[in-house]
Amino acid sequence: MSCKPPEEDYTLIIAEKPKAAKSIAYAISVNPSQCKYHGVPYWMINNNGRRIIVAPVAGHLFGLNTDINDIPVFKYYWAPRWEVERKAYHTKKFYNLIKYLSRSPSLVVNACDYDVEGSVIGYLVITIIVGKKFYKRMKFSSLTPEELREAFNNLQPQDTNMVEAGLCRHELDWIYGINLSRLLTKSYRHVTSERRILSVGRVQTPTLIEVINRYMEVETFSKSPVFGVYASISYKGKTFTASYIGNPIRKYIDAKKIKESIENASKASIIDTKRSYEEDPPPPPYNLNDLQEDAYRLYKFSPSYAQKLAEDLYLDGLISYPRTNSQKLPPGLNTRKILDGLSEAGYSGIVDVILKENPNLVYREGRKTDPAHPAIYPTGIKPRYLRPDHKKLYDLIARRFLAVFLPSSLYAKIYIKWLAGMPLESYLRTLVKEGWLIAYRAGSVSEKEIIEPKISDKGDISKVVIKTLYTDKPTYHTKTSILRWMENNNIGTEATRAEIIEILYKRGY
DNA sequence: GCAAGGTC
Repeated sequence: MSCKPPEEDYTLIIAEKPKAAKSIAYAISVNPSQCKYHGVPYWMINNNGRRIIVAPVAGHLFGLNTDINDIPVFKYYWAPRWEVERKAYHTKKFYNLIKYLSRSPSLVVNACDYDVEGSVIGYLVITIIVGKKFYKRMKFSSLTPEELREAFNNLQPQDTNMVEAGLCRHELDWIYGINLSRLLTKSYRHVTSERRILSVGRVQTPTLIEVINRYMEVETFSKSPVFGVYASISYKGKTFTASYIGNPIRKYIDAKKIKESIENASKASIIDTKRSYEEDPPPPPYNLNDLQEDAYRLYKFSPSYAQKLAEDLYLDGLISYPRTNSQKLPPGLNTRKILDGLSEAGYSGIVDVILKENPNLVYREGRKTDPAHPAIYPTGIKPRYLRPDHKKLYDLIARRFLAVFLPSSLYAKIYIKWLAGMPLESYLRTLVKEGWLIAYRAGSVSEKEIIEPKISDKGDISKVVIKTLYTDKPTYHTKTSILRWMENNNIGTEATRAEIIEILYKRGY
């Protein structure tokens, strides 16, 4: 089939990104032809004589712009981003592709993600570049062939309300942000004679306020000490830390009396003991936030750096789309094929255990969802060469994916109540079955040998100490804790949070 | 250049 767009009478489907365009093309046709225009792929389909073109954009091709340099500014217009934004030159080839394919479609379909931003992205492209006022909307929430086919066979009317909501969001954020940023920058310069860009925005400013509030809390925190008495007790060749049952103690003098009374007892006898078991199910598949948290905790990668690494892995085809809030794998995912791939990529030991213990490949999912994308998972393609940091992140994603197929880990919890002049207690948590921990460990686990204490057995008291405890001091925010706060408070979106935190740093606040 | 939001 020729890659040249027909002269007339064809359907033009606009997708939000190349990957989505490809999925749509393959869902509605068994043999779409892939074409290229200045490096950008698009797909031509002949459906019983009906010609269809599926073409991608790359997110927003248009942005709000103004020619006024002063404040206030209320005159603005939509401009192609490649013309006005230095960092957006790559959008030009997508702009030109749509222009090239817009000769005379008889039907235009907005097949961007079915959310407010997708509605705006498609609306601007169709009304400005294609030059059509009327179009249809494809409604789908995942890129599975069945759902895309269903969506294509049931095209929805124009999504006017979502478009209006989106345009309104863009304009309000712009008017508020640009005007107040300019005002603040000007005022600062007026007062200090210093040229420095300051900014204000719907997302960044509340976030900054939270950071400052926390800072003030930490700085003005006054500690009030309380005391705890602890004894080291040896029993069956092990040393237990036992805590006085009445901890914390308000007065030092009382703590001292309790300490002496324990020291005067020659032995500690066991007066009660309990054992219980606790199952710990595997963690859910990664969403971006959970991945950023682990990457920070384990490798001290900042959220934006971890996101960049993940985006590189995605572009290399090694992992699924990372900008997601979902903790659910896509239905119909070929998990067996991915596990086989991971087996080739150095995880064969873990994969073998999974295939043996869980042949039906039942997996755990989390609660969080995302309308546009599933959780992050490895594609099963074997990485050729990865730089050290990319490798670390890939390893995390691969292991977390493997973990969801493994059984819960099991802990024995042992409680011992001692009497040594005063009542004391010890808690022990011991790993007895590794389960998913063979694949993925994001923290340390105690693997002490399990013991069986007996009532009226005695232990030797080796050391008694008084520790000064303080009521919990709040801690300063870190990039990760700000990110978590933003997510919990529904501020910003998956794709932009890390970047907005970087803006706060860049401004030097 | 200043926002927030998509995606390469």
